[in-house]
Amino acid sequence: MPDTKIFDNITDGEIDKMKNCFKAVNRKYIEGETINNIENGSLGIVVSGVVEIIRFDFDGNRTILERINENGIFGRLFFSRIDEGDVEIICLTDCEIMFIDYDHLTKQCHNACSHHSTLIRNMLSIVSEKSIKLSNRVEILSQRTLRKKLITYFNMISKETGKKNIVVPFSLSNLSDYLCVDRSAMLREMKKMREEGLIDSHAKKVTILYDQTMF
Amino acid sequence: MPDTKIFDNITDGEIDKMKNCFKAVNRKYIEGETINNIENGSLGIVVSGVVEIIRFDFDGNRTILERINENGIFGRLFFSRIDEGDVEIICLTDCEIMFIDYDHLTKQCHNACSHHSTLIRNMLSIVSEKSIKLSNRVEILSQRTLRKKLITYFNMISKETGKKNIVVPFSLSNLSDYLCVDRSAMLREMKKMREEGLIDSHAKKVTILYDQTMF
DNA sequence: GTATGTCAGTTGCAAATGCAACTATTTTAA
DNA sequence: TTAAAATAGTTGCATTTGCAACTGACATAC
Repeated sequence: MPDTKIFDNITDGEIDKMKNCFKAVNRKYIEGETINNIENGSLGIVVSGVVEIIRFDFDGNRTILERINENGIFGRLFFSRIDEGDVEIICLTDCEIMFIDYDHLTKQCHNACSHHSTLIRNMLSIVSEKSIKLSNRVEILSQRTLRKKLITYFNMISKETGKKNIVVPFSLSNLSDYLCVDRSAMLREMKKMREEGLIDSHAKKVTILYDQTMF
Repeated sequence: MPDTKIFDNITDGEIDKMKNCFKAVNRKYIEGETINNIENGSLGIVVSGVVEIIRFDFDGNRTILERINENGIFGRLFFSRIDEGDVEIICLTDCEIMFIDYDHLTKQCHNACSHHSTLIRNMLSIVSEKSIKLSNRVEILSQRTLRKKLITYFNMISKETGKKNIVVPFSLSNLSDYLCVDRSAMLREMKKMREEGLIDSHAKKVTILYDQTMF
């Protein structure tokens, strides 16, 4: 399923009218900046760039809850526990984010913008894509062992690109934060897999040698 | 956010027309029955009852990927790995499921049903709710220790009901399949937590004694 | 009433994982 | 170009977790 953009099939003129209608605000951030002060009913749409939703636990663990690419969405709505533990939204690259009021977007528009229904349709598509990504995330985290987490993850990347030699889009240190495991334990497991001939790997470059139909 | 129904704010007469329009089919299942033969583009809506999406691993582990209540949705779209491992959709109670063709639902309707946009709006709401549930699931599974998985889960239930004495809606055996941990290890951890005075528990009845602001 | 099955609970032991503390290599910044 | 920081990689040891094999309670079916 290709990425849907929030304003697909809406003319520029209409876009301006609509942005005004549901109080859209665009903001730019630089690489490394943290996105703060998101209101409860506000929805962030990544116009350009990449952001990560990061949780820092009380005991020092860092967890990458989500990585959100262009056209992805985020908002307090989607991480109920923002108040517990410390959840941060960090820009991995320079970013442009559009914030819109979720209620305005979903509810019937007084001004009866003619393209409002197209917008809702696009939004449905974007949220559906988010659901699929979250389901994939659950699929990985539900694996019982470190090795199976790695294999499930490698398989997903491989499936996307159709290739058996993949480049992990995280540093290995960040990958462990994404898989929610200890970094050294993860590297140890990758070493074992190398020794057993299941994979070949140098840093972020991994080649799948095992039979993918087995997993 | 209250549960939205797919046909909220649409008149009965319209519903019949629309069901025909996007080829909706209702089917009934009895408790324990497995829902099979879901086409790729088909979306299941739980009209009544409760279903679970279960994965059986090659090494015998059972995982409850999702529990879907009334008005929830499921479909191949949402579990990319249905072909790998063995994913089953099981009715926990007698169920009525409406299957609809996802593309028909999202695309512009030739017949220009007047309420089609209301339907899309409802659908957006349903998918958003699913996303929130999946985010919560990630929140639980991303916890590094068994104890923190339990605490995160207990806190969520407690938050929903506003009470500190909760009744887990799973058998403890199924809870371990939901938290993706070993059953005996989970019971051992609950025992420890009881001994440390963090909780009180007898079977599925758990009382939270720890300070919830700590987690 | 007996058998069968599910659920809750327990425990010893083995295996997997986390933690800590390193070294080596590569990148980035001054 | 050198220093500092981030990344990759390794390993010993402690802890957590999984596995297996039990027991006892309760419910359901025969």
